[in-house]
Amino acid sequence: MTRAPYHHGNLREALVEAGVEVVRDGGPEALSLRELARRVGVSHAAAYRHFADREALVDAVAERAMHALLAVVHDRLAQVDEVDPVIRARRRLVQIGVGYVDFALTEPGLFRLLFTAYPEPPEGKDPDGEDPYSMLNAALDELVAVGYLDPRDRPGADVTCWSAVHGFSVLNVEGPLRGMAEPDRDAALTGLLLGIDRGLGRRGEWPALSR
Amino acid sequence: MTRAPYHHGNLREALVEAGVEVVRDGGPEALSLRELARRVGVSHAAAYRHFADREALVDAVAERAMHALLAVVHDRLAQVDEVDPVIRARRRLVQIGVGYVDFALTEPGLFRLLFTAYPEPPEGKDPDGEDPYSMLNAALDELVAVGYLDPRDRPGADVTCWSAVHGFSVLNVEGPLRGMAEPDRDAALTGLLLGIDRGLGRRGEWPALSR
DNA sequence: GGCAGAATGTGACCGCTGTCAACATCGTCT
DNA sequence: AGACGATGTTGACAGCGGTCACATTCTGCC
Repeated sequence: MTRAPYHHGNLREALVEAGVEVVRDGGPEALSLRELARRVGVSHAAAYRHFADREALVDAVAERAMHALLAVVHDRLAQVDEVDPVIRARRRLVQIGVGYVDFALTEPGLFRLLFTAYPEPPEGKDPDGEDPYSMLNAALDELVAVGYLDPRDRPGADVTCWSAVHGFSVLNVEGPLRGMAEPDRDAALTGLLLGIDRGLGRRGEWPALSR
Repeated sequence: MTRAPYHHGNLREALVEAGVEVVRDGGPEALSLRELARRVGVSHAAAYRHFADREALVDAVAERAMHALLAVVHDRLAQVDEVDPVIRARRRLVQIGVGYVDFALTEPGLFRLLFTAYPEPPEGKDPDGEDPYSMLNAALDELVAVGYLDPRDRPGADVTCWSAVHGFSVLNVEGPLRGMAEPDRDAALTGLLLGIDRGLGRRGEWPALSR
């Protein structure tokens, strides 16, 4: 029978996975080097063979969280089967927002970690070329291409959209709006997203989106 | 000559003030019970005569931060001297946003503390009747009263506005958008606020705000 | 096959933190 | 005067991140 070997074999990976688990229920503040080492069944100093410091470990876990967020947004985006190019582009933008908020609400711990990993923000640095911010920008470019968004309004539109959706998420996850009843929250989110959609369109030239 | 007396005399107050100072340059994570006791020149356990635990102290400091935010927003609001009722109402809404973001950028430590004081959010619970959220709601009601905002769009408008402005603040203070050049940031904020203004108005019935 | 050296894990230690309990001092009320 | 409650002190504890010297195991080279 094989007793616990001296060398773990895959410690780095195991630590990060444990980290994801811990952050999931407990949030970023529950992420302790020693706690993870304990879970993995290894001495706390062993972690330092794989991470320079706690921060590095947090970053690694944040990267996982980032990919999870990406997956959710990507999935929502793929569900848009509208054919009319204008409606399609608008729907895609809305779905990015829905996915983003959905991730924040269903994985509050991971979401909070994403924006707590302080020194270097994980957002928008994914070398795979695909990250939420790029997807947002692509969606906005598409809106310009199909003629819905005035090119003069294009600069800054990304920040506006991101701010609104991110703010909504934060306020609902860790802010004063948490504890909001789900129907109210859904209604508020719909209002927010349709408000953005309306705010982006050339003034009054387009019919409202039905949701 | 009076040597340091055994009893401080005003410890609670002194601790909170030191707390504000510490959070100002150092953020919420620099807020340590022992550090504050050291600053005030008192033993580390003395704080427990005035605060149940660290959390209580943080809440007290957060309350100060809340009042500071309030003051900034209030000030901005008072600067609107427009007479045309519609323009005035729209300008007032914009100024709430400007003040909110201004506070976040000039006092990032205090701002972050406000939304880090986890268990009980300080926002919207001020018994003085005046808090940023109430002011926002009043401004929106005014927009309805003057006929700019469709009453059917009123529900949810508060959350939308707050989300956008708060999200912008968070992304710029502790998120991926920090380090943005100031002119770009200003432009983005203007775009955001005018976008909100536009999104709220009955479709295409009103001319754009000049800023 | 065997051995040197690199990788990896351990245990002891440091200073920091929040928290608590026992004790000291002071102001105040009877 | 004396007692009592409020306030501050001292010393302890456990948990944290971080570093060190040391132990163990794996790997590549002869």
